[in-house]
Amino acid sequence: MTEWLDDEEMAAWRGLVDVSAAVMGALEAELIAHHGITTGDYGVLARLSDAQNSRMRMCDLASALHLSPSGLTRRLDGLVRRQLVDRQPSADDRRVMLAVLTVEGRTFLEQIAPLHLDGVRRHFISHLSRTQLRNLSSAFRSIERGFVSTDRDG
Amino acid sequence: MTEWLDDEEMAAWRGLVDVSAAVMGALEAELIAHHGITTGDYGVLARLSDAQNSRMRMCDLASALHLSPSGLTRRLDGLVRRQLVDRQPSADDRRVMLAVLTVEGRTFLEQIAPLHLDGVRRHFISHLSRTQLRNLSSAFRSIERGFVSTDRDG
DNA sequence: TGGATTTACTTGTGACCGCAAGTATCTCCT
DNA sequence: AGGAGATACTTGCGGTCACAAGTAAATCCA
Repeated sequence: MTEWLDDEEMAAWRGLVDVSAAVMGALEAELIAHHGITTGDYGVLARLSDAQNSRMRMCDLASALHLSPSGLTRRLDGLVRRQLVDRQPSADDRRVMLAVLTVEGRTFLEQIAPLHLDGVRRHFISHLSRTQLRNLSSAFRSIERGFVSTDRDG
Repeated sequence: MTEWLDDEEMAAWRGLVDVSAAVMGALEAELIAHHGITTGDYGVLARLSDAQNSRMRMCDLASALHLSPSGLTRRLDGLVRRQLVDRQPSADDRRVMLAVLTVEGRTFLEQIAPLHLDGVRRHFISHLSRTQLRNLSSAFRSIERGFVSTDRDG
């Protein structure tokens, strides 16, 4: 059916797997150690802070974070308990719950975001030249573009 | 402390996160749908088949797979129950358990490996030119090299 | 030699996540 | 209008994982 992967292909594939695991793992560990928050929770806060009015529909937030609906519900439970996020029913659509960043949530995020970004730099960006950075983005864009069209079958 | 990420940096970073999630997710889904096996289990079988005598010490296998010792113990439980892997105490060091690929395990792996590789091609490699592939590998190598030296502190 | 330390693995426990099912609401179609 | 189906969220449940503690064995060292 298919031939094996050659050296360059295998290096790229293993690189993706190992690098993403290593970088994400390091960021997760730092975030927990320094601020007692997981990257999952951080991701919620960061997304909400980028959103219009610091609020998003649960379903949009879930898909933005690669999370299942139930996963997001429970993740939000923790953030709500810590008063970093608020739940608000939507006026437009009463099925919808909005996740809203609280003032405390925004303050907290603003405190930790610089350290997180610093981690992204230290573990990822700082090891790449400008050219490598551009090449990487372009390669990722190619893959993402290919992904939507190859979603079912290829 | 740190300035924000510029567009190229952000594109590379989000690309890594999104592409690895999307590709791994697609491979996981295909492997489960077509062969009823998770990528975690597949990874164990694949590693063992590459190893000398189709066997590895638990601790080496765990670190190769980015898995904690307890995680590997339980993952192996399932594979042993399905007769794909065997546990053997090491003669050299009686603390050590060896995970050994069984004949059934090898047969099974040989059946599914082509499909898995096909998935890697379809979702990842096929979207990249040779040049992009080389650039990607080189970028990943840079990051991995930087990682060992920046392991603690930077 | 023999006790202290390190290493390898397993088990107890708790966190997280996805799927499936349940409820509420909206939308579409006749 | 109103019923069928789609959509949004939550809850029950099972699977997976990591951390901590426990056990066994090897290594170090005085």
